[in-house]
Amino acid sequence: MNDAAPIPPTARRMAEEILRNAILTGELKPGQRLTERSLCELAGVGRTTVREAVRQLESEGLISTVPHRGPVVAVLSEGEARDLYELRAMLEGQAGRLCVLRGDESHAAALHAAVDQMERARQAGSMLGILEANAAFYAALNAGARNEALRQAMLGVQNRLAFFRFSSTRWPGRAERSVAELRAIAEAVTARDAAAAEAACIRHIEASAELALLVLAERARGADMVRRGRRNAMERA
Amino acid sequence: MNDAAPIPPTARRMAEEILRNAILTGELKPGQRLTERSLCELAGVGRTTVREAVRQLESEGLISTVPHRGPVVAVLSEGEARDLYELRAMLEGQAGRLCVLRGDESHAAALHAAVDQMERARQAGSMLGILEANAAFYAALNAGARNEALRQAMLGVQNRLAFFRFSSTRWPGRAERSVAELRAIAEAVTARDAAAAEAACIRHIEASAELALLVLAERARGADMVRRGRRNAMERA
DNA sequence: CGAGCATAAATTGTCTGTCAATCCTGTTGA
DNA sequence: TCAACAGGATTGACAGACAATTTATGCTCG
Repeated sequence: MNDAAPIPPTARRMAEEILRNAILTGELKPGQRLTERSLCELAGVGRTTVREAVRQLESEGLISTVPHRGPVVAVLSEGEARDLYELRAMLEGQAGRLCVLRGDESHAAALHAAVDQMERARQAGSMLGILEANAAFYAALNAGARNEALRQAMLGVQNRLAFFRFSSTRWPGRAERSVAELRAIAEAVTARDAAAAEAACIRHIEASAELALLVLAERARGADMVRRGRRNAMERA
Repeated sequence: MNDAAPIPPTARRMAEEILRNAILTGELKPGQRLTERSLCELAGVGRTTVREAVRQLESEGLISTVPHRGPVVAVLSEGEARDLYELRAMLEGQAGRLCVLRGDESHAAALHAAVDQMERARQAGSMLGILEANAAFYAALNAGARNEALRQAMLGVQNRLAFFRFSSTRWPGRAERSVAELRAIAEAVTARDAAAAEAACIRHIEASAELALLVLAERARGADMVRRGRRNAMERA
C-alpha cells in the first residue's frame, strides 16, 4: 500500500499543512485576518514561502484574499454553504452508488466497522473519536467507489465545510442520528442496493446541511449583536 | 449583472491567466517541462510572482510539480482521464437536473440559442466558434442550475480535460453528434423533464469520454514510437 | 566502444532586503 | 458632524544571494 515515491518534505508543504490544520481545527477562525508576518511566525518560514502556501489554501477555498488587504480565513455566506452542501450531497450520493457498483464485501465490512467505531466514540463522548471514525467511513466509501478525482472533490468540499463539523457533532442528539444515517448507508452497500445507498448518502448530507444552516443563522445573529457593540469584531483574533 | 467589486488586476493574476491560457490552448503541451525562467519570460513577471501563479495552477490540476525538478504541464493517465470524465458526467448530469428544477424558460431558450450557434459554427467549420458556443451552452446550464460551487467544480474538471477539446472537435462526425446530444439536453430542459435532462447530460459526457480515451490510446502509441527514437521527446519544448 | 563515476552546470527552494502602491487610522480643520 | 489629510502599517512585486539537489558533461578504465 505504501507509495514508492518518498516526496521530499519542502518547507512550503509543511507550512501549507500547518496553516491548513490551523484553519480546519478552528485555531484560526472564519473571518480572521491573517497578516503575512503572523503566518510567518506560525509556520516558521519566510514571507516568500508563506505567500505560496497561502496561494494554495486560497485555491482550496479555505482562504480568501482581497488584493492589498491580505488573506482572511474564508467565511461562508448562507448561500455558499447551501451550494456546497448541495454539491456535497451529489458527490457523496454518487460515491455511495459507485461503492455498491464497484466495491466488494470488504468495503461493506469496513463501512460497518467505521460505524461501530463511531457509535463507541459517541457513547464515550469522544468528539475526536467521532471525527476519526467519520474519516474511516469516508475512506472506506471512497476505496469502494474507486474514483480518485471524486475522492479529491469530496475532500475539498468537506474541508470547506469543516467549520460546521464541530458545532454539528456537539448538537444534542445529532451524533446519534448521524450514526443511524451512516449505518443506513453501510447497510445499503451490504445489500448491494445502489439506489438505496445513493439516497442514504444524500439524506445524511441533507440532515447535516439542515443543522449547519441552523447553526449558521444562529451564529449570524450572535455576530450581529457583537457587531452592534464594536465594529469588525470578527477581524480581531 | 455587473459585479460591483472592481478587482484590482495584480501582476500575479495576470500571470496566472497567461499561463493558464497557454496550457488550455495547447501552447504548452502536456508533459512539457517548465523552467521558472522561461515562465518568467512568458508571463513577464519576476520569479516570486511566477512561483505563486504556478502554485495556483498546480492546485487546479493543470500543472504537476516534483520538488527540485520543477513544474510540468500535467499529463493525464488513462485512469485519471477516466475518473475525471466519470466525475464530469456526474456533475453535468446534476447541473442538467437542477437546470430543469430551478431554471425557467429563459434558460431553456439560452440553451437552444447556444446549440443553434454551435450548429452554425460547425457548418462554417469554425472550431473557435464551436468552443464559444460550447461555453455559452454551459453558461446557460449553470445559470439555470443556480449553484456556484457546482459551476466552479465543473469548470475545474473541464479545464483539466481541456487537452481533449481540440482532438474531439476535430474528429470526423463528432461535432455533428455533439450538437445532437446538446440539443437533446436543451429539449429535455424545455420539456421540464429533470430525469431526461440528467440522462442526456450523462450521455453527452460518456460519448465525449469514449472518444477521448480513444484519442489518448492513439496518442500513447504515437508517443511510444517517438520514445523509441529518442528519449524524453515530450520534455523538449 | 561503452559503463561507470567524478565533476561542473543548471535549476529549484528559500531567505532577506528593498521599494512603490494601497489601505487603515487618527487628527485636524471647516 | 463630517471631510480632508498625513502618517504608519501592510501588501505586491522584484532582485539578489546561497544551499540543496538534479542534470549534463567529460574523463577514466576495462
